[in-house]
Amino acid sequence: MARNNRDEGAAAVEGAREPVMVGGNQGGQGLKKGPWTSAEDAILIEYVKKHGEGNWNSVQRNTGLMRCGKSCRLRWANHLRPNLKKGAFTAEEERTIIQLHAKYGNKWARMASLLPGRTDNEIKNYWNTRIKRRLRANLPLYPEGIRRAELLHQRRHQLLHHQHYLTSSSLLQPQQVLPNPQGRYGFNPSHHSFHQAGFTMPSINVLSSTQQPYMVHSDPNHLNEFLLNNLNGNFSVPIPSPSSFFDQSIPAHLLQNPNSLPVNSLGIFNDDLTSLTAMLMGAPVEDSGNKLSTNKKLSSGKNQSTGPTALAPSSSSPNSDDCLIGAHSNNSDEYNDIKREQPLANRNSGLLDSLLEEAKVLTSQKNFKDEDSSYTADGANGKQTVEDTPDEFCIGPEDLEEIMKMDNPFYSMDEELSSLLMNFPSAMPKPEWYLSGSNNDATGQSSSRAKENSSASLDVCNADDATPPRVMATSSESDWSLKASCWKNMPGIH
DNA sequence: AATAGAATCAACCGCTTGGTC
DNA sequence: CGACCAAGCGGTTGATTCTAT
Repeated sequence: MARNNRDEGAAAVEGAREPVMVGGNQGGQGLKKGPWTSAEDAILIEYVKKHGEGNWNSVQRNTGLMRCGKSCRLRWANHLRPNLKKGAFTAEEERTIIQLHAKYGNKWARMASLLPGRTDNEIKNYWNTRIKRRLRANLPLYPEGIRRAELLHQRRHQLLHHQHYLTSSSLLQPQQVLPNPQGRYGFNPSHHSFHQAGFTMPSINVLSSTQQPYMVHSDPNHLNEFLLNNLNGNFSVPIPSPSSFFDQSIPAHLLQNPNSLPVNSLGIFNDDLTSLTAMLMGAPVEDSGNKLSTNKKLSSGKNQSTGPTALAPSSSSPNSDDCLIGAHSNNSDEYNDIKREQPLANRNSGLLDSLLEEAKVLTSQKNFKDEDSSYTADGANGKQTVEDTPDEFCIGPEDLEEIMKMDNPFYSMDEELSSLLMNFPSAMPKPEWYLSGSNNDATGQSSSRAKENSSASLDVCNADDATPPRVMATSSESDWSLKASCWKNMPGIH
């Protein structure tokens, strides 16, 4: 491996790539740029062992190292700090990266915090290189199940936000939460500026099958309890804007007749929920090329040992993880045109941006009715006709189950807290140089920044006293179709 | 074996954020 | 409140290595 050679042979690097002295400092000496030598590494390591992380600009003053603080911090963070994992990403890590990217976009540092031993730079490089292949191969960024899972999570998140609005926001006037004749407690998005956001802030209607008023609590657990107790297929979450990014997966002709859609309120095709569940539980992901098929046999085919190859369109990669969003095979030319007109490269700037872009594109491409047309709510009398809206999809108990599946630390907990939990000490050996120092130094990195403290202290913990991060796949998930090698099987571009 | 292109990765750069005065 | 500074973050660059021809 190239990187190993480089790591092992700093001297060789020195010869191959001349360090550059740039600018000048107080002493008239320039700061060095370029690859680090092992001697410089030793100096920096020694410094950190003595003084802890942080205060990087003082490294040069105190050690004479001709490196700027930035460079020192980077070198330490990416190469010298203890418990860094070296080598290729495991299949589990790859999957985690994909999941996290679906969740956070290009938030490399955040992703790194959820991948113990990995650096943001590493993850960024990994993603950028692999993702290039996907884009060049005209394949979507995410395995289907992961994206769907993320959309599901986002929906749930939005739902919780709206519960918050319903209960605590002063923006919501009493008359705007009134039971409709069906006993629904409606929220009229037209009364709020953020309904313009369409897909980012979908409105919700909480329906109680018991026709009883129900005070929705903003607490996620309470919400889940509410969902379980009150949803008998009557939970309605209308999607206010047809430009919702979910619609990207919905052929236009089907949108005209939403009742025909095998879709639930989360914008997830019901059949997909099963496969999503299967995916989340570690089962191979069914080829998406058949997702929109009305042929139920195909949907049930996932229970057969039908490999992706059998189901995949001929142009698809034989790799199962190549069954991806956007690969819906469908007879709708209109639909296909839409897909063609959205080059994947345009969706790669970042998750939110890309979604916004998608929404814009879709809005302009589809000649939808006025997006507010489905809402004839009258805040004064509380009447709403959301049940008539074509954008209203109903969620059933089985869908609810999916939501509940999301109710784990990774998906529903406060992100910072879940981050901490997931980073709970993992198994990583300390380098000898680190252990050879004072016993407590390894964990006594007195970072001047609390943020650094939390991650650093977690980083150095031994595995013996902890469970692996939750995001890491269990062995039972090991047969999930995304293998480390799958990226490498991407067709090359010449 | 030679070579070109692709892949990989370390490092840098510019910008943003947060804290302090 | 604004200036300044330290640190962090994400994008980009360029050197090195790998791989296909």
